[in-house]
Amino acid sequence: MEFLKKEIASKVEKFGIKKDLIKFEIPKEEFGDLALPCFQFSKLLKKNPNKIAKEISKEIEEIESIKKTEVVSGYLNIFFDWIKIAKKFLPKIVEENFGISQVFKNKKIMIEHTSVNPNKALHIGHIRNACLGDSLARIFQFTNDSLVIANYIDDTGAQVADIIVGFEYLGFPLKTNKKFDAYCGNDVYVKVNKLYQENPSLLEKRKEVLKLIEEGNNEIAEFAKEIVTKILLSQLETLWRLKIFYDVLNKESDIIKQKFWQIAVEMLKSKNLVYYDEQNRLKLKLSLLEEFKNLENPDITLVRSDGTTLYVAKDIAYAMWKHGLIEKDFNYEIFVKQPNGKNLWMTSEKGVKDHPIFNKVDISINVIDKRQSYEQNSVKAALELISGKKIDYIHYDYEVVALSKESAKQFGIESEKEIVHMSGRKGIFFNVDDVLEKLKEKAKKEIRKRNENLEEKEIEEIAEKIAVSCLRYEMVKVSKDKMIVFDLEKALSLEENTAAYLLYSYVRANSILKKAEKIEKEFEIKEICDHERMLIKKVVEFPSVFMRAAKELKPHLIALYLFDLSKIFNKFYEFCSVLNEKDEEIKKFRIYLVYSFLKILEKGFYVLGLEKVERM
RNA sequence: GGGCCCGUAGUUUAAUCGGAUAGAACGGGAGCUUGCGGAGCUCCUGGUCUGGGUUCGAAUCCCAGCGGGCCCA
Repeated sequence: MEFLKKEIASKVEKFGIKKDLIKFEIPKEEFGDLALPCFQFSKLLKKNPNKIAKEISKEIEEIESIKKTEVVSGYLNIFFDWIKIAKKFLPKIVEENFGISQVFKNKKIMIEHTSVNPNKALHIGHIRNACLGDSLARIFQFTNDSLVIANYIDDTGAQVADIIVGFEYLGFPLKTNKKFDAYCGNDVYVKVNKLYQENPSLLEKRKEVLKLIEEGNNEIAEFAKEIVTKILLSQLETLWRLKIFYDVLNKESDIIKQKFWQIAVEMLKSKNLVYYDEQNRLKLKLSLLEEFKNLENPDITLVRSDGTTLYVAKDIAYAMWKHGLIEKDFNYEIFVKQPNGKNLWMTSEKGVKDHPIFNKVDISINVIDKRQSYEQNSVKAALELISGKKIDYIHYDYEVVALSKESAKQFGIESEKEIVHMSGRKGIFFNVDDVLEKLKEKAKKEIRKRNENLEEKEIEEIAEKIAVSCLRYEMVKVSKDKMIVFDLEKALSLEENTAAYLLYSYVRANSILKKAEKIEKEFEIKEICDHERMLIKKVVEFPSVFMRAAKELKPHLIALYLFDLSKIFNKFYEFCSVLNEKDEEIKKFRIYLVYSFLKILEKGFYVLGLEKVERM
């Protein structure tokens, strides 16, 4: 109800109160629809808050959509006229972009997420990253901001080398019945790591392979490229299943080939921002910055004494590319066409002439888990040192997903602690595909119970949608700063505060609308009940919740909103009959209310990547 | 040794960046169907880690401690 807030605020300003002092709250039901605490004003105007509230209330009551006001212990409580609001705003709220505007005006954003090593299948930890990143991406698609969605592929790392060692030297067959990423990650990678422990001399092999991959132009490098591509496609299959898509895949091998790091280090040297310490390590002078000054070891190592560069060094060079701080660009080619119809580009050695400009962004949102805060802070600081200005390099840090100790038992881990961290190397993780399949089986059972004459194919489709929606919802419904302790048993629940609950209310609403002869936006009603009022109130709240989620990068606010909204709808459904209502005007109104609920739910579903179903 | 994050019912969590009686879900207990789909609805149960400070007012901000997680050296 932003427009109403603005109107009220302008009336309050007449009293000589500055805009930023006027902060509204949404109070509890019985206190009204909007509240204005007047304590702050009392200092300014040297009057008691109640008196001020009284004076303001007289002004405000003249506004059309306001029914009445009350002054209670320093608060001005405002009650809206919900019938007027419903008539006026329900038809607007269903429009595509009502109340939605760009968040970063005239700025280009890059969101980078997922970034899983291409040597294994995605597990539930990776998917938190992808779901958060994709929800953010969808939010900015919805606001029509200028957006590039990237996924970073570390195709030259030790984890890839491990797989190659397995295939080349340890006799693992290339052929498998399993999904290729799962085969490589669950079988080859885990076993190779076990063999390293039994026979440490194998680590020499890995070193060799790693070197060959970095150098390129040899058989091993070519073979690695092939395997990486195969795994990548296999991973993308899972991501696409979850309706997660990208614009461009940036490969580490191309960062190396384009010599981004060499360019970056020259810049750093010329600006006198690096030095060699007594152990001959190249260090970045973060101590020049206020926020690093007082740390124990503020300067961060970029190159070890043996000449190998650290990850953070590559990250800095890569981030410089993102923000257009180095001139050079990658070459690109189209990797594959995605199921959403959009091309997925990929950095490459040669590339094609015509490609979109992916970099030179004003804001980069880098979805990377919290453990990397130190490096990410250093990257941001480095960018600011080099450019001499503030850079909107955002480390979108989120807490990891761990396993409950019960779930960890499946992997033979007996822990005294409540949580067990996942480990790709040790094989302690749940693959996303496996979890989805389990969810799907559960959903299928439930669907069969309720729909006797539904064809198996249809059941399959619906169950897939439920599984995908449930997983995505689980990953974004809690604040990113809280660790998710994953428990397989609990995750398979399909009851309240899961996506199934949201889908169910969608089905109910949809079913009403299918049976209604027509949906009209004109209606004449004299009164509404509490359930109707609460539903109107929640429905029209969508734009402000959405915009807040967008500005604060908090997709979980949308998840919570959708849950609340559905809950209110289910209550309305319980107490207010729509199709059986005798009064024609009330019936028309209720049908339209259900319709606007459905439209808002659809918007929310889109933004969180949840799939709607007609039956379940 | 230095730094970061988290701490809210038995469990998982919310709280519009300092506001009114801390809101949900799960679990536990009791109910609701001649009704648009019961994956639903109603009622009951129970909570801000501890101790100080800041102020009209603190889960929220500051200080100290405790517990959990992580990172750097």
